[in-house]
Amino acid sequence: MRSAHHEAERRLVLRKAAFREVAERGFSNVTLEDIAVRAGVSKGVTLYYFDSKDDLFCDLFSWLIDSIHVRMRDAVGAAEGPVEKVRALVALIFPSPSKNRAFFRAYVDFCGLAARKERFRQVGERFYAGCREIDRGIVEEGMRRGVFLLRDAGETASTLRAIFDGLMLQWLTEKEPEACFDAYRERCERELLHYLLAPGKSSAPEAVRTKARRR
Amino acid sequence: MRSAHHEAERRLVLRKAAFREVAERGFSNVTLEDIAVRAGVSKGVTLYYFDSKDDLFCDLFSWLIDSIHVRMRDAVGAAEGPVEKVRALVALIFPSPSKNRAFFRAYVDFCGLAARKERFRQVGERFYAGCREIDRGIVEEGMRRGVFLLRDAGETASTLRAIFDGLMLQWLTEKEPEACFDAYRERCERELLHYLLAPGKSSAPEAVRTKARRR
DNA sequence: TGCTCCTGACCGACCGGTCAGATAGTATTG
DNA sequence: CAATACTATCTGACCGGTCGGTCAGGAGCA
Repeated sequence: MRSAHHEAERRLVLRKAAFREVAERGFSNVTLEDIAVRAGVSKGVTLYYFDSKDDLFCDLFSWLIDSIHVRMRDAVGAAEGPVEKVRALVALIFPSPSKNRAFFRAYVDFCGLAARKERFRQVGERFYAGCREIDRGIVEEGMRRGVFLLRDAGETASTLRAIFDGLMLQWLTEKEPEACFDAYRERCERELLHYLLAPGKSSAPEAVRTKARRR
Repeated sequence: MRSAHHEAERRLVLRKAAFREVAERGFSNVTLEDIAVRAGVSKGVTLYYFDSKDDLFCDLFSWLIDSIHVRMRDAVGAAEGPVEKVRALVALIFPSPSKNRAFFRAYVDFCGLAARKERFRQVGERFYAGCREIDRGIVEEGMRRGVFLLRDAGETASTLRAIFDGLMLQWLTEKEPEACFDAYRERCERELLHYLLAPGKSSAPEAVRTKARRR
């Protein structure tokens, strides 16, 4: 089946083009033509492989969350111990200013859609379900080992994710996001660990800063 | 000056109409005509009192954040002690499912604009600055009294706000937001206090649930 | 010849913004 | 008091431009 592979390829190219466009302009300001040009094809192709603009973007966001779920699982799986897993998550979610801006601009746009269109809402629900599962895994391990304070794991996972998202919203409105990117990442790590760690078990807050990665 | 008062009145009516429309449809899908109809005037009036659609919405968001700042300050000022102040904040931010949905839909839309247009970004910056100031006041009082764990107050305030926003994003993608609204509010209160309270000083986590208000 | 894939002109709908004029309230004049 | 002039406010038809979606046909291949 040559065509199936070709179709998958085509859709992928369109998704990537759509992602870059939506990150820059926002869903409503992106035209099918913008996407086509960015993908190096003609406008007609966009609606040859997708039923509508909504369809294309629904597919895009679906693909985006799947890929981020996979990357989170990989990063968490590769790290040893709950504290390191949290750090791995932070490192993954804060890769670089430009990638962050692109992703979270698209993300905010997506939230606006999810808050109003059932179809997008379902994708958002899946996103949070996946995150909660990953986050809960970390939280439960931390509790089991006595490193994290013992509490409702699902709720804790939810709050953990809220801190990520909430800090990102704040970062997006900073005057000079590039300048304070590292500060936000380190702060995020510090705050998450402060929130999670059982008192006394201090895995030395300073160690957090020491291990902070350069970019 | 009759006209000055009249103008202020008119602009207010338009703002309110715009708010209800943007909460339902989202910035890009609201037309000036929608706003005019909702306000009970003709389309021309919108651009008689505002220079452009962007101008109208910038004004709307400015007005919105000012009024929320005022209400937060009032609520916090009327409450006794840091824990009660946090609770007052939660009660204010979670008034009812319908108000929440309206406000946070508009809010998410606004974040999308703030992330892309300098003019809106500045309004967002002012919003967070005001929040941080209010939040820090509470945090510092809690620390001074030994109720909250001693840490960087600004950072703590920032995380506190992140938890609000992050949980709201999750709530917006819930299948049945009305059904879990109370659960989210109580959870928000519980998680905030867990995050803030110094260990041992337990203002009894159970007391939090006991005091939860019915709606 | 027939098929898949692709192109871009085209269509109809929509929308922000403009503007010529209607309307109504107030001041001025006789 | 009535007639007139002036002004602030309001109206909605209209314009120019845009965009999602359609489609007739072209290109390349079997």
